[in-house]
Amino acid sequence: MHAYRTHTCGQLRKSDVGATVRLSGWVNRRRDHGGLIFIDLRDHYGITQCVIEPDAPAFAVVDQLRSEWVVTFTGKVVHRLEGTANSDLPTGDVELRIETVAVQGRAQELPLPVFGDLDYPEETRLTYRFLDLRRERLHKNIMLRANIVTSLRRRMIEQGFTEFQTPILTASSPEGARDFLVPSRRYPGQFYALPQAPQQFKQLIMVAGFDRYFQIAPCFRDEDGRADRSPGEFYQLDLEMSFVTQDDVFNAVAPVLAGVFEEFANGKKVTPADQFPRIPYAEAMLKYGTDKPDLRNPIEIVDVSTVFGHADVEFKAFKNKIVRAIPAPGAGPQPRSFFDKLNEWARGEGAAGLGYIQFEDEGGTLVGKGPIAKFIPAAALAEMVKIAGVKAGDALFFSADAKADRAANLAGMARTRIGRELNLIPQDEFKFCWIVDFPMYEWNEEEKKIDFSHNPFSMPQYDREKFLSLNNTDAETILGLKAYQYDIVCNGYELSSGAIRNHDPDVMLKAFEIAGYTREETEQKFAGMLNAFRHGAPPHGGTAPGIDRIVMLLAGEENLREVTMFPMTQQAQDLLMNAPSPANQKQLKELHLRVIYPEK
RNA sequence: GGGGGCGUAGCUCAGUUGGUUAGAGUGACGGCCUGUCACGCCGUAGGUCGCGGGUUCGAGCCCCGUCGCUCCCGCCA
Repeated sequence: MHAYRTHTCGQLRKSDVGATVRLSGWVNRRRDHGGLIFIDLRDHYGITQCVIEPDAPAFAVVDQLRSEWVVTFTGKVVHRLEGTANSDLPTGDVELRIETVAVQGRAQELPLPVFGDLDYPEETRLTYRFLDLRRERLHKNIMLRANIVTSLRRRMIEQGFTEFQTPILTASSPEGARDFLVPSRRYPGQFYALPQAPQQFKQLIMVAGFDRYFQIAPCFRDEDGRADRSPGEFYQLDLEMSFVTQDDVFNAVAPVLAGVFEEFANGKKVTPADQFPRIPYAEAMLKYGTDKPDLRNPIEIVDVSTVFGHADVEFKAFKNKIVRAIPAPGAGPQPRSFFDKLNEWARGEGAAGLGYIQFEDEGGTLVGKGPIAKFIPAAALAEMVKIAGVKAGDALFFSADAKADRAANLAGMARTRIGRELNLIPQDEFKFCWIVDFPMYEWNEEEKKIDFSHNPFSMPQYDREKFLSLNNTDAETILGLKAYQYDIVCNGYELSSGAIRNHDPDVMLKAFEIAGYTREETEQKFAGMLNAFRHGAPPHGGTAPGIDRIVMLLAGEENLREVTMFPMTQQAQDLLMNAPSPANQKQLKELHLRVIYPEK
């Protein structure tokens, strides 16, 4: 007989009755009846009830077992007594009658109970992650993650992609997030950088002629955490394809994502792969006030600036402003506090407030109510009703600002909030869309210069010769340029970002020049890539869905830590392994480093 | 870097207007119990109320500072 087990704890059935078996696992729970002890033994596969009576030789040892001790039981599988079967357990028809016991590992009193599904403080959960991972919720999530990754790999390989590894120690690249640096021992004062993404490598793989690449790629960015953004590191399904148009990338990626969602969504509705709406960036900003709209929310924002511009509309606060209206279907009868709360929230966000009109039916005509309704004559009101598509019983909120992006932004946040408050967001759906036609550049107000608004490696949607002859006095043209740059969004989360790449060295130099990099700087920073592009580069493009967020959505979690095996805190510390930690003098010396602590 | 929330027994929490010895459940320990599966019953131990300072006759509670976790803003090509 095997030293530890003949079966797992999820395996025994009626058909095993009579067999002598051996099980190993953790003591999930013990029920001591004095004359009779039940032990629920748990392993990765399940739970089996084990039982012992006082006259058994092993009784004295079993009597001492406590929660989370690791033990091996040997004994006979028996039917449970009439009426004592447990239909909640797959093994619930039988139990193991303990004949011998071996203690493999004792456990101290637990800082975090494994049994039960209460919530515990993050600090405890992270410090004792190995205990938390034993618990059902996390154990299940991590297995889900593994299965999703396996499915993604299979789907990619079936589509003719090949998985390649790329370096972890590489060079820092300009733009983007703060890098993690690794000091070089052999080259004093020089540093490797951990890749923010294998962006340049995957493009080089295309130049090298491998045609279709993918990788479950670790990415490192020294940025602060959020619920949907781990500090430090995360994983992407990184992919790149040669000789493709934007449509080819869409047709390759959508089935993988829709497929994996259908496979793991547990019956929730998923947008079919060939039906992801394509929403231009500008339209998304107008209708949803964000470039990552939650399409489950039926509310669509409209622009009503012109209505408030009419001479007979005397609401001064909205004059000469961009005014966006957010319809709130059915919100009309809500109590005053509903509107006050939203207004308060908007002020908290730095806005002047969130004006509103409630619509009521008065003898067959639609009339506006509320603090600002009296400033709007009937004709203007009717115009607004038509634009916004509201009816009696609805309300309309207003977000106004001199700057369009700020008005859009607040409207977007209000849309989300109103949708939630009014319960307009169905919970049993995954709604995908493509956001396309991102601007190539944006104006950096702080530094008064033109910046890349997204990935600097994207191909501009513009005639090559005209692009090369642009100069910085054409600011308006430049800021109006779109790129072959696209995102995949699902339920309000940005799942993926990608582009058709710029594989033309002259266009690339020009693109960086517009963003303020001299040709020399670009030549130096991207020597490898530019050099490669000068030796026969295929047109190529790709994208990189975030694995962590995909798993989070499919697990129904709202925090990445729930789907990450060993996460860091929001302050980027690993409480289990104690990272980061100081380097010793010898290490520092080898690396030619001296630490200068910040002044307090 | 900034703003909000939280911090009381191993764990989850309660704790009134500032008022005597800070409570409950659970876990731990001991006793009883032969069919439980959140077993039950009895008992015992367990507290730097995150930490430091202040106000007060008196602080878990009020004030100031600080630390930790978290959510958000900044940041995230």
